[in-house]
Amino acid sequence: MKNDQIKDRSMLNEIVQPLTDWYRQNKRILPWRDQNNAYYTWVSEIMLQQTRVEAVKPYFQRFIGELPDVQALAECPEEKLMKLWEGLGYYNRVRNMQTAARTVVCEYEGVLPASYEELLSLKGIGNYTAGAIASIAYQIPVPAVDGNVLRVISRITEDRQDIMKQSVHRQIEENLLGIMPKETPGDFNQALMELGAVVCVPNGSARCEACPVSEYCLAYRHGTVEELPVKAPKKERILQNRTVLVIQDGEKTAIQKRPEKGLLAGLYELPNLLGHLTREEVLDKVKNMQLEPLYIEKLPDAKHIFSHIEWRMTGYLIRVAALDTDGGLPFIFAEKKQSEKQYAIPSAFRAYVKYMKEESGK
DNA sequence: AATCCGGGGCA
DNA sequence: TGCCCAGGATT
Repeated sequence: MKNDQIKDRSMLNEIVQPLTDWYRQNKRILPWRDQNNAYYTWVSEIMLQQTRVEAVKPYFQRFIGELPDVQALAECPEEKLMKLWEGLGYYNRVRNMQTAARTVVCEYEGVLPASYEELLSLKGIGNYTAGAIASIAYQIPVPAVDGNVLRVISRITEDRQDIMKQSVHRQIEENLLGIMPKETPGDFNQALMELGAVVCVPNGSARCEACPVSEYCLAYRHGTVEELPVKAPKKERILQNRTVLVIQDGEKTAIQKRPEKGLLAGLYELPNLLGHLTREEVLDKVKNMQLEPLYIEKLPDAKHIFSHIEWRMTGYLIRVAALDTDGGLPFIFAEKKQSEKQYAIPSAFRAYVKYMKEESGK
């Protein structure tokens, strides 16, 4: 073991008890902390990936209400599952979780395995989540290193290495593994995360005066808290122009299923095309779809920002002649209310979904 | 090791 | 606007 690694470990060893004590006094009341249930821990940890606590709360309650155990999750129809996740983002999280749930039903009799390695082998459960479930639900002394923990540890040890690097992440995991308390690993892991979420926060607002371990923190001692953690600059977002079509046939509006892979995989959307199209180009496209346009109206522009792409959208409202029922079109024609109930449409389309036709006579 | 995958809240 | 969030899979 390297010299500074030994130093880091002995320093981190000092914080275990005071931090755990602090957590027990100050932890937030959260729905998934009500009872010790490995399934609840699992669902909450998956939802909390790259997602704030406040955003997760209502989704968690609804999810476990509809799908109270692993069995129910394993058997849930795809569309219902996506509706339960609609708006949370990173939709593969829930698909992977269902795949894992089926594995758990088949191979573990519906009970999440109480071992770090077996948890890690499940779809959608990586280093962090395996550590979180193992330590919180089963009191197994393994670390759970998320963005909070990386920030907290880099400050306490005043580590100026790039925390985005795998090597740094691995080193922090090893150091924490060496100091995990055998009795209460779950509380200690949650204490690190809670500290990062509530006290040792990013972007120039760390509340060091409220920190239970500031006396052990090198960055605090040296006044370098706001310089840490060090992160590599991120890539620029790609801009994409799109034209969104609100195609109405009497009472109904066309929606379609997105491809099973890639961005917003398998969700539903309003028909849309790459580029900003003119009225004439849109009419051409609509005719090519075997539809007969009767009326067209320009809709306002809108923008949606994903983590790596930015859509700059323009839109058209188009009324078309009633169709023969079969036709072989790629579209589903749905009323707004029905589509909202049945189909998961990502919020990227929010600005145009509101032009879908409401049910008549109301 | 780098890239993809959402959406929202906040300064 | 940019940053960050209880990350993981894929290439």
